[in-house]
Amino acid sequence: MSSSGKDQVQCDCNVIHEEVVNRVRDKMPEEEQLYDLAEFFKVFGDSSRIKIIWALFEEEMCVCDIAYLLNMTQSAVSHQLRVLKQARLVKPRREGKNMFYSLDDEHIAAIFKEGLNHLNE
Amino acid sequence: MSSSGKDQVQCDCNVIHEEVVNRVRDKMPEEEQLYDLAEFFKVFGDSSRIKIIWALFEEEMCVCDIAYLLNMTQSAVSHQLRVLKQARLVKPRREGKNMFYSLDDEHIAAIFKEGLNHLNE
DNA sequence: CTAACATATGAGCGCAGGTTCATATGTTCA
DNA sequence: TGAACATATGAACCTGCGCTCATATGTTAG
Repeated sequence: MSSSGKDQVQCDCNVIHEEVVNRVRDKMPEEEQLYDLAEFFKVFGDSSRIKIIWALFEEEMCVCDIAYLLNMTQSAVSHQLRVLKQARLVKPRREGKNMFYSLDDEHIAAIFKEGLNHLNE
Repeated sequence: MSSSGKDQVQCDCNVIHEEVVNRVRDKMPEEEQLYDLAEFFKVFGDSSRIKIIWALFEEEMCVCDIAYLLNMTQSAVSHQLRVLKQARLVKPRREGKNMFYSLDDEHIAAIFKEGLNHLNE
């Protein structure tokens, strides 16, 4: 939080490789941005959310249909949709008593594709 | 595990939207593949690992230099490198007493780029 | 071989997060 | 307005996981 790691030496390498470390440090993005990036990917790190997203790839669905499709509780689906909504990945649309959710991001497909490419190598 | 969710109706929507649900179900990938995808993204869902990966974008580094750069314990770095190695994202190279790690995947940059694009919208 | 260094690994701790349960909020219809 | 339906939400429980600590493994120099 306060320190950038420059103040403590753990072994002799740090002295030997000081130039390398400093060069890398200068090119690192802001701490906050890397944290946000991790938070973003954390959303994809749960199979329930992955399934919900994949279902919405096809078309928008209401909460209880998602629950029915994925064999989940309505409450669990609603909780996960909340997470996805906060990450600005899905958006809701009310139609009578139902809430229909659809994808709200064009990067997801590209990210999933790269992920699958990695897994299928 | 056994059920596909087809055997339980949670509300009237399921009957009304049965065609939609069935169509989406047919297009969903294997359960296992979606699980693996979540496991893969879970690796990116930690800021320590994100930082390590980003550092290795620049050039290969040895364990204690990474620890020094990121202000982490050698043990913590080693544990995280193990996770990254098991996900086939980094590969080790021994040079004397040091282990140098480098990125072992060409998809990471694309995935990070899309993630940042999403965050900066 | 031994000492010093660099890294890996297992056990244990503490916290974050996903699910369930109960209940609140919101909507439609009679 | 009240009842039934659809969704949202808060609390509690429990598991997973990232860290620390101690120690094992591996490498080099003398």
